[in-house]
Formats: sequence, structure tokens, C-alpha cells
Amino acid sequence: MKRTQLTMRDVAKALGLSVSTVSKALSGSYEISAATRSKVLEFAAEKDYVPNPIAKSLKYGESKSIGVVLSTVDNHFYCKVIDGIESVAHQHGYNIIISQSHESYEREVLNVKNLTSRAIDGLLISPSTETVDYDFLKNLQQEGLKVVLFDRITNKMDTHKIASDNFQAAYKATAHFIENGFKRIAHIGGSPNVSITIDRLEGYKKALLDNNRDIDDKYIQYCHHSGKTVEEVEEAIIHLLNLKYPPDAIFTATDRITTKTFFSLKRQKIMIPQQIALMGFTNTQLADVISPSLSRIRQPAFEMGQLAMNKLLELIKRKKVVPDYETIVLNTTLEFYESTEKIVAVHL
Amino acid sequence: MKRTQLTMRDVAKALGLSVSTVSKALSGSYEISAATRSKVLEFAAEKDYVPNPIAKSLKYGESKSIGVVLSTVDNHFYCKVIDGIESVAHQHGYNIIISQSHESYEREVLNVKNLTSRAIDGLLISPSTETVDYDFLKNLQQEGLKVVLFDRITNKMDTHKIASDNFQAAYKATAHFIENGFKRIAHIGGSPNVSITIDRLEGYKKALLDNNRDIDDKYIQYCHHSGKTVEEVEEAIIHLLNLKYPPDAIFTATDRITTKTFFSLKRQKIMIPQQIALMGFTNTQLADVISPSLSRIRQPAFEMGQLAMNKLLELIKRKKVVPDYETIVLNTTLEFYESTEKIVAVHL
DNA sequence: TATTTTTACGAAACCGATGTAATTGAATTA
DNA sequence: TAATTCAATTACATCGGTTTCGTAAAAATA
Repeated sequence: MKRTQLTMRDVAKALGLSVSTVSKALSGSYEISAATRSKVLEFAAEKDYVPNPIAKSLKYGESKSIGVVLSTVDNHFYCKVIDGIESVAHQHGYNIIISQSHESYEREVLNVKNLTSRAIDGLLISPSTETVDYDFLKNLQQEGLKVVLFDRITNKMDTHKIASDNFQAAYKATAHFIENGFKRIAHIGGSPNVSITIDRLEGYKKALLDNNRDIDDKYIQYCHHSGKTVEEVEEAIIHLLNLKYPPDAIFTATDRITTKTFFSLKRQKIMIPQQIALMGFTNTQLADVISPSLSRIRQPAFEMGQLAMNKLLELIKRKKVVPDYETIVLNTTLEFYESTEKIVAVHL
Repeated sequence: MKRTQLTMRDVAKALGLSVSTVSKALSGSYEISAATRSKVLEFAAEKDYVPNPIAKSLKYGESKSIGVVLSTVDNHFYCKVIDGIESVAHQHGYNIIISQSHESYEREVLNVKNLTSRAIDGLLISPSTETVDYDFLKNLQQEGLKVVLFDRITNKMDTHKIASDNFQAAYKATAHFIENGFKRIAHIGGSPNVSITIDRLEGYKKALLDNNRDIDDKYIQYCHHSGKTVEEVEEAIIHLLNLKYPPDAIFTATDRITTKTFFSLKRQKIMIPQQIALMGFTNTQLADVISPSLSRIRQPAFEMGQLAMNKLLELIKRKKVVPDYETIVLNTTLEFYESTEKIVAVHL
């Protein structure tokens, strides 16, 4: 910023003191007399002197800011995670820098490089769907960068990880379909690269098995960008609809897949839930004013953000001790509305 | 970041050169022989040397990053604006730092201070609804900070401003109600502090006047936080419903007011559009799968972001010349769906 | 060969802060 | 009065780069 900001030198010159004296006075050092200190403090307050954090960063190698890398902020779930992160960060005097990977590994690496080289004290990251190689992150970690993974976690890295109980949520959602009498329950998952896809798939499968249902791979579809584009979701749905015995229920694994599936079914004039019932992960607020109102799994987004930030702060604060990394699993909330109601045809 | 990163000194020592030579070699100075240069470049590439941008910032007073301050990212419109900003910023090697004011003037000032003191090359800001005093921004501007206002603009500051054609959009939306035979058209606006509220209100009024309708203040309500909370929207709606002659149409002024009004009317079992028609500003994607599908005004969010960033770059690049500030007004798109259909009761 | 020019590199200052070590001046003690 | 102590202040190195200026050696010129 080419700005004419007041520096410590200016303050020193104006008061006829040395920079070191001013520095110490401002930091409240015992070495400085009360008279001088108050003179400096007054002047600084009056002239609105703000120390240059860049210089501080250079000196200390810390920046009081942390980076957040995620696929996109255009997602109510991530927005709430950010709110959670922010609330804790601000409390501790940290600023957050958000960058979006848009599900691109390349962009993600670029963003992370940019952030780290720019001095961040820590990194909160939910990797892109394309990310399979965590070496760049592990390298940075080895160089001393504090990393906490949230939402999309991986066992390829050893660090704090915060995620929802995806297995349980998927299990319960699938079981609910079964209890309500649905027969052919399909699943549209996100990218098989990310753990949440696997966990949710496993929950789905386990629920089927526990209820003596067969697992039929024809009913399992993937969206390799977790529902980033309409096309990939539409493709999965077309595939399902073209089956000899199309599903009578779909369980969708991500926020964007869920809403896009809803769109798509509507566009194809499929009656929900009469022809196909629908339930999925989503934190969208509009889920209960759309018609039919959408049964859904909500993730504790705000809490996830808070926890992730707190865990990161832990890593930042205790500088040397080798931490025992934790993986924290948060409970989700299942809400059942019209889209999963079993409507029994009444013949008059 | 307390990280053990390779510095220029390390490179110099390893190659038996001075730091200045390395610096010049890396920047491709003519002073350095081809042999030395390639030696340095090779070594740097191999060891993955990355110059410390903090040090650069300190030297140059520029940071290649720009701040974005807005009320919240939990809003599809602002998300798209950010995408637009990002697309241009990345093209030019700039990073963006986002912070949210959550409609609080205090938080906004805090964020801006933090950003500016942290060295940003420019600021893109859509002020909070609470913001009436622009002195802090004007002071920063005078100190050399480049500022561009977007979405919520004000004439209290002289700078580049990018906004939608709010007047025209409001005019057309109101006129559409009139053409469709609605009689008592209410308006729920955002905070009277912000220009967009005024412009949209004026458009609404002008459309009424041009069609020989009276302007009745009873039918005009404000949400002082632009629909941040359910309560303030609900309050406005209750007021309208309790009128002796409740409105048969509502025109809402902001994304959040629009969706919350929709919610609220649904909750109160008001039939849309049979009892009350609804149209408003919103960029929400779900607007056409909700029931009834929602007539709406869409703002060119992505373009707004691009333009704002481009204008900011202009300011940053031409360092000295006094710029002639522009206010750019973008056209909106009106889309009409079920929520504004005039349903004529058919008596069998 | 002596002188000038060019080439290639290095020493040191600088950006704005911090903190250690040195220094000043005054008060206290011998 | 001289020596010692101590409080208050300052000089200076440091963080990691960039850049100005100076200079040695090589090349070109006289």
C-alpha cells in the first residue's frame, strides 16, 4: 500500500526520542519512565499511529492471520463454517484470508502457495475433489506450517481433522427410506477421491445390508466434482431413470448434488416423492419452502468452523511440543419433510 | 509463519555469491552474466526457493492483495460478486482478502483498519447498513488508499462506484404489478441508510405515480438490517397484513428480504400469488424450484465484481494522476414466474 | 603499454518494526 | 571527591528482500 502512514520514526522525531524508546514505550516496557511513556502513548493516540504489521511479520515471522482454503463460498454450509472460524479467529485477534479452489487441484496448490509464502500462521483447508496428492501440504507441514483439515478429511495426512459423522448420517437417512417402505434406494455420491464420499457410501451400504437389502452398483452414481456443474448431476440422474427398474428413492451426498437433483427431477416432471423420494445432505435454508419440502441432513457448520479454528490455535500456540493429532467427528441432524413421505395411492 | 523457508541468503551462501547478485540474477538484471544467472535460477528451481513476499511488501509498500469488505458471504449475490472480483484479481496476480461486517459499522471499521494496516493495495467495499459516516474511509483514501464502492454506493464519497440500475429495476417490477391488475402494492425496503434502498423506493414510487396511483406510506416498510434477521422481516409483514386493506402484492428490495418474506408468507398460510403476489430482488438459484416459483430481479453479480476489480486496478496502476471517478450502473434482469401471476377466480 | 570503457559482481543502505547491548547521566555510596 | 550503582535512553543488528553505488577485472581503445 503506497500510503503515507505514520511510522515509528516519525513519532520518534516529533518527540525528540529514539525509535527504540518509542517502541518500548508503546509495548509498555519497564525500562521507560512513566513520563516518556505517557507522552508517546498520547501522541500515538492523537495522531492515530498504527504499527506496520508487515514489518512485524518480517521480524517475527508471524502474521496474525490464517488462511482458509475451500472449494467455494457459494454454499450455505461453507458460509456457516466460515462464520464459525471467524468468530473464534476474531476473538483471538486473528484475521482470516479466504480463497476458493473451485474444485481444482491446481488452483488449490496455487492458493496455498500464495497464502503460505505470504505469511499465514496457519491453514484451514477442505481440499478440492481433485486432490489426491497431499505431498505439497505435507511438505509445508514439515516446514512448520500448522494445518487443520475440515469437512473433507483424509488419512493421507496426520493432523487435526474435523468432520461430520458422515457414516452415521448416511446410515440413518438410508434406514429411514427403508422403514418408510422404499424399495430401490439409489445413491448419488460426490467425488470418490474425498473421504466424505466414501463414508457416506459406506453408511448407505451398511444400512442396506443391515436390513437385508442387496447392494446394487447400478444404483450408485458419482459426481466427480461433487455437484459443481448441473451436467454431472443430470448425467447421474438420467442413468438412474433409464434403469430397467428406476429407483423409488434417492439419497444424495452433498449440498450441491442435493439441490441440483431436486432441480433436475422437477425439470423432468418426476413427482417427488410419489415417483422418487429424495433426501440428502444440505444446509440450504430454502429447503423447507421449496415444494415438496426437502428432507435433509444438516451438518453443524458453525460448530465445525469454531472447532477447526480452535484446534488450529492450539497448534499455533504450543510451538514445540509434538501434538497428538485428533480427528473430531460431529453429529448431524436429520430432518424429515415431504420429500421422503411414502404416499400410498388411494383408489376411490 | 514460523517456517524454515529458504532465503536469498541461503542461496547466496550455497553458491558462493552475494545476496545482491542472487537478487539481480532472479530478477533477470542485465548486470548478471548468463552463466551466473542460469546457475542461480537452476539452484532456485531445484530447491524450490520462493521469495518472501512480506519482505517485498516491506520494501515496496505494496502487497499484491486487495481487501473485500461486505456484509456477509452467505448470499448468492455476493458470492458471485466475489467470483467476479477473483477472476480479474487472479489474472493480475492479486489475492483477495475477504472480511464480513455482518451489517455492523463497528465491525466494518475494525475490518477496514485491519486490512489497511496489513497492507492492501486497494479496497472493494459494500458498506454495512449501519454505515452513515464515511469519514474513516475518506481519511484512508486521502492517505492514499484506493477504494471502489460496489452494490451499496453513496454520494458521500468521491470514488469509482459500481451498482445495479436499482431505480429502473424497481420501476419495472412495480409497473409489472400494475399491469397485471394488482391494486395495493406494498414495498419492503432495506435500510434507509443505503442508496440502493432509496433508489429502489424511488423506482417504486415513480412507477406508481406514472400510473396514477397514490403513494401510501402505510404500504412502505423498512428492514433496517436489510433482512439480516427473520424478525425484522416478519415485523414488516405483520404490519402490512394488519392494515385495514392489506396489500395484494409486495415488492421486496433485497435478496434476504425477498426470501424471508417468502418464508414468512408461507408460514402464515398466505397464498402466493392468490392472496398476495410477490416479487423482489434475489439472485438465489432456488427461486424457480420453490413453490410458487418466484418472480425476481437478478443483478449482474459476476460482472459487478469484475468491473469493480478492474476499476480498482485502474486506480492502483496510474499512481499519480488525479482520476475522474465514474459511477457505473448495470442493467438488471427481470424474470416473471408464478408468484406474480394474477389468478382470476373462476366460479363454476 | 597506458588509458578508458565495459562487464560482473559485492558492500551497504533501506523498508518499519523489535530487542539486546551499550551508553548516558544522575543518584548513591565509599 | 572519586567510585559505584542504577534508571533511562539510545545505537545497532535483525528479519528478507531490492537497489544504489562502488570497484575489481576484463575488454576495448588510444
